[in-house]
Amino acid sequence: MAKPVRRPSTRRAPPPPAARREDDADTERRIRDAARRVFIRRGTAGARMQEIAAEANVNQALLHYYFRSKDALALAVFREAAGHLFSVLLRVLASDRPLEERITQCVHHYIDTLREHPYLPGYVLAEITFHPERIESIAEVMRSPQAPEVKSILAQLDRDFARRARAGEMRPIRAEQFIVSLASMCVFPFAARPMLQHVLGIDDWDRYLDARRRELPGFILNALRP
Amino acid sequence: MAKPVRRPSTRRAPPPPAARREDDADTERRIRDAARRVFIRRGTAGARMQEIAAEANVNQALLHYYFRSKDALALAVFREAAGHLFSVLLRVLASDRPLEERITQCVHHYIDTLREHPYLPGYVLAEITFHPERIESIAEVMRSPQAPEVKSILAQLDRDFARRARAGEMRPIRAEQFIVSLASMCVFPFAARPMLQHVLGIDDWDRYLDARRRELPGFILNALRP
DNA sequence: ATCTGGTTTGACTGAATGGTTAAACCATAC
DNA sequence: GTATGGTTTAACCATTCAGTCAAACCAGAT
Repeated sequence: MAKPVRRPSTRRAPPPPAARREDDADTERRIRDAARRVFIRRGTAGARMQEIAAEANVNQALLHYYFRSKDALALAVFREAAGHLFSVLLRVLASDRPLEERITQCVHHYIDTLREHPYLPGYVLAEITFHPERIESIAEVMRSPQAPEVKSILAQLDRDFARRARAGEMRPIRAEQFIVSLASMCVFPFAARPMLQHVLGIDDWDRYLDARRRELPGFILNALRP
Repeated sequence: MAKPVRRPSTRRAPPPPAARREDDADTERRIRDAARRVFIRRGTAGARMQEIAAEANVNQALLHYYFRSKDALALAVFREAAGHLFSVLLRVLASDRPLEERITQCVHHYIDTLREHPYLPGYVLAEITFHPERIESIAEVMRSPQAPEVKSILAQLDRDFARRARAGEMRPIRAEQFIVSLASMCVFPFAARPMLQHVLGIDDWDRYLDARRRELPGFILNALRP
């Protein structure tokens, strides 16, 4: 009836500082990393606890010792991944550089980061689609990076846009529309890569990304002209 | 050793025309439709044959009778879905209307179609990410809608762009970059919807889509100005 | 009425999967 | 050394799942 009490309620009270260290913290990290790789490769539902254990070089029971269940492990990995994906956008957009520079930086940061984690977008989008309830739990992750709260960034950007539009320097546009377009053009190509390559016949993906990185900022800035 | 021969090699030779009809063709379609709904809801790996059978109101063994295996069923569903997602783009882009109109139509068609199938993008992107090998098999689907072969549309568009760029009517851009941007801005928001709504605080998604449908064409056309 | 052959089903199976447990392990504290 | 308590493991378990099979079903042909 009552919860399966096995472990200290929250999970593993911090043992005498001398006790853990290296080995222990290392194990948890190793499991996390292995889980991230496997979840990204197979998807949450397609991943097998055994495969994660093998990839982390530990016994399968250890996964349940550190994380309660597959679902809990999946959630932990998702939070990290989703946070990672969004922090890029927010950190750059919140800076105090001129708009043109922020946009260019945003594109560059996204393409550079995603080049190193090309399957991240596909994984996160799949997770969003099949487990939207997980999103509730990333509020904290969203607040942690020094970014001053999404809402305020958005409002600031909206004011910026409105002011410049009134001054005739810019085409009027809502921040919520612009940000989505910006993120779309940076992130989507990574998630859809195999299909785009196949259908559009893009043989050299690296060159394609180079070109995109070079030309996308100009394209976007041009779209904002009055 | 040899293949499990159970059924007529390819699958069910067309029985005497009188025999099938309605009931039979209907069953296959019913299974397909149920499978599509379940796969889109749970993802390929997360879907259970039993759930599909229940949703189609048939015995689970029938799924294996009509489609050999879960994998084969998943492939059939994916082909349909991916074809559906791409035919929108190609059919409109291949028309002989002026460029401005084609782009506007593209945005409208995409948003209107995806509004009716909001989870399609998430499903297809997940499938692409975790089963890229499935893409090989959609070549035929891609050719069938009267669209005159993707390659030629792309080439045509590239010539168009180049000509107008030389005439100073347009900013030079490669078709392969433009099409990806266009598709990104239309499709991505649907795949990322729950996250976008949550992070950007978009409460009324319908209104948001209305605004996007209205403003995106202008945004894109503006980006193409010289 | 009976036969025929595709269709549909209930019952079953073997393998895989997430999760559990009790014992072994091992660094530190005494 | 020995006791302590967190960590790690091998073995195990109950369940779920894709896939199979033989029998039942049922329309049309004879």
